[in-house]
Amino acid sequence: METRDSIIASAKNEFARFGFEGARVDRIARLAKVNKAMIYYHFGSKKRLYRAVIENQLSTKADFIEAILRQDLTIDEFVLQLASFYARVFSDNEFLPIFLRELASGGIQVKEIILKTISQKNLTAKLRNYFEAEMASGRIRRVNIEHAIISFIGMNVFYIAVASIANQIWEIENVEGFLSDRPRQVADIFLNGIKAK
Amino acid sequence: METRDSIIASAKNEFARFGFEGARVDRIARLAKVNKAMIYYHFGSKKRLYRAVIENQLSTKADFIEAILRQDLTIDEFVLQLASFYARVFSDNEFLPIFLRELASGGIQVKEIILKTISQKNLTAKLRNYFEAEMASGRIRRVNIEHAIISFIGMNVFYIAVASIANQIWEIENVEGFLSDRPRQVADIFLNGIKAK
Amino acid sequence: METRDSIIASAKNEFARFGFEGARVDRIARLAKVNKAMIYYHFGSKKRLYRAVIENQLSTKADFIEAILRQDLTIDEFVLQLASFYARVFSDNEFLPIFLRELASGGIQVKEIILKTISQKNLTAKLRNYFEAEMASGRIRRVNIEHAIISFIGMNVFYIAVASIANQIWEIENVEGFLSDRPRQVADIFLNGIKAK
Amino acid sequence: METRDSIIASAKNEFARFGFEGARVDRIARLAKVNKAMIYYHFGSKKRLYRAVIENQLSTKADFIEAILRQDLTIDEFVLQLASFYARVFSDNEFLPIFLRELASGGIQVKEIILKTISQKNLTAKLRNYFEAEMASGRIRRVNIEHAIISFIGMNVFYIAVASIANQIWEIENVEGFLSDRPRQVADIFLNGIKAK
DNA sequence: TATGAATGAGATTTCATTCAT
DNA sequence: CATGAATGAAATCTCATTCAT
Repeated sequence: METRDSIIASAKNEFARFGFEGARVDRIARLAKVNKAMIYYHFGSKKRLYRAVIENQLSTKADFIEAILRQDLTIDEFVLQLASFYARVFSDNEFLPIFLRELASGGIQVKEIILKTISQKNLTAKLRNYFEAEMASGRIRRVNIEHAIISFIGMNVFYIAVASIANQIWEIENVEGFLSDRPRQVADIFLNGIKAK
Repeated sequence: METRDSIIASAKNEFARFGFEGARVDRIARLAKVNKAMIYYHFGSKKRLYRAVIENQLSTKADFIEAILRQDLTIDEFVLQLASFYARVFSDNEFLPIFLRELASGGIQVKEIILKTISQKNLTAKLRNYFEAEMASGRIRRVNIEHAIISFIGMNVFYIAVASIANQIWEIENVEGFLSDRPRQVADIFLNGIKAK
Repeated sequence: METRDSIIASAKNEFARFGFEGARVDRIARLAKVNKAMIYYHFGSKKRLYRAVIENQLSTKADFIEAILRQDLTIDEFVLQLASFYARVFSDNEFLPIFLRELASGGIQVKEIILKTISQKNLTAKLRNYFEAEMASGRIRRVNIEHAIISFIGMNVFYIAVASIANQIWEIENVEGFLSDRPRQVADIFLNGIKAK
Repeated sequence: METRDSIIASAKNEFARFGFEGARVDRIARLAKVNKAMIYYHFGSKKRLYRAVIENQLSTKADFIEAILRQDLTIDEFVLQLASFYARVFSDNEFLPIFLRELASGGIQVKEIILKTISQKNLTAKLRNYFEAEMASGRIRRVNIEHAIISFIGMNVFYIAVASIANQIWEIENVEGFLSDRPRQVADIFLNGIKAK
């Protein structure tokens, strides 16, 4: 399993830097210190290697949200934890570019896998239920749940994706600080946005 | 100039669908109904053609925000117009994937151009001033402006980027309706999030 | 058309010597004094080049039989001419091995093309008619036409195919002489075999 | 010995279907349910495995003709038995393609082995003697023995080799019947062709 | 004997770019 | 400006063979 793992790691790096089309099997092999033919022995094709990388990526991420949902948190804690979760996931230097490029090309690979894992764990329903309960209790306003959640995720993910541009536009100098501040800042606006007055 | 434009249009389509590395000069030529050598005659290289496409894209977009800022709108109107603007810009089927891939690969091409146009029109300062005036007037809470604006843009752009996945996850059937609803929904949460109570 | 033809000629030689699987595109290019990529420019793939070679081969051959059938010959002359025809066709040093290997692998490529040309010229019916007229006239016995014709072709082609083995087994020293004698010898036995006594 | 035999059997199948160059050692191993390295352990190389297959093939065939020659048959019986023999030998679905391809490539492998077995049993002389005796007795015409015998074998073998094409050209529907008829039909024409009138 | 993994050379195919006309 | 053909470098993939266990 050592060779396989080393190939996956190198491939992840290569795909992250150059995208699927730009990635070179030669380079992956060299980086993994492995004979090029081994890649085909283990994965069959560049495409299948790519899929393996993506599966390997996503399989680890989905557990987190579930863990958060199981914790029975107040809405404030819940939203903050979710924000931190997204920050962490998308700050992965190799995952983000792969994900962005997947989006760019319709994301058929990623989509399938994401849908599978999400439906397996029934995450959609659990999230919906959580928010509905909060609305029923009157702690938050009646808002459209889908729009709200998508907005929330967008607030979190977007900055990470465009950080290099945004930092320059807004002359953000303490990038580290800005980034670590972000979950709290996002949670602040979002919670204010949905809470009953 | 007809040939040049036809090449640019075809190239935009090709780069949008396949990315820079995946794009094929042959295909661009065929789509543009132009001899392949003509592309080199007019643009010199694939890379330079790509840059031409990107410049052609961005040059048109920046004027809009300025126009909004000039209008002297209430915060509610302002935020809604901004949301609509982003929705329109990123709903361009060809611009979005190019933009996403640029982000994925560090986006040096796009970044430069964006920064230039934004600083030319001094958009950052104008936006900041607008929000500061609103805070000074007490109409909105004291929030971190950078975080707020970035969050706001993220709310808008994110859904468009992930629409195909999100629609399935959240079982959104009336996609058209959801999309046209979105600016209002985003504005609602965001305004509530920043307004003073 | 010069490049194309030169590729076809070299390819014919290569396929004859090594078979489809054993043939090397590199070698064909070198022999044709052509850049390897040109082969793909003109033919698309090794397989398609192979088909082009076969079509090129067969297209010239079918005309001959028709010509013989048009001549209104006596059965003796007719059979002799046919024998000579087959001798000539299969003595092509490059065609024979290609044909044999096609047979070996089910001959799907060749089969299609042969059937097309034969049915186009309606050769089957013409041959059948010729033999039936001869039987009706009483000049030849009532034999099964299909079996007879297939036998006749076999007598002719077989020797050419196995010449190198047969010559050694039967200690044939004057190979040239044996070969040029053959049509007459074959015709002799065949005619005796089918003629009325 | 079980492994060896299983490899030979699978290899025969593979070589028959794809030829030497087209055959894949991997596939042979898989078909034989044997580890690929075992093939090298037992046979040393693909080439040597191929030779083993061919020897295995030919060793069984030569005995038959001898048996026929020993039987002291009339010319009618003799020719019919020979025809049936050839029909049987070349109807081997795996032997025929291998043989055809050997012919196509000069057949050095097969040639050697055939010559050895034929000369060992002195078959040539025995056949020649048989026909000469028949001619001396006046039962058959004075014909060139080599040409006659080669023609006869050709009549038999040819149809089997080209059956798939011939059946379509001649619209033979009852293929089984045609094939089982063939020895008699061939013998009929051949005997008539050589017999004295 | 037997296995799964590894290797190196080479095969087919692709593609940005250029040339001759 | 325009074209069809050409080029060279490199990309993906294959495969006979060997190795370590």
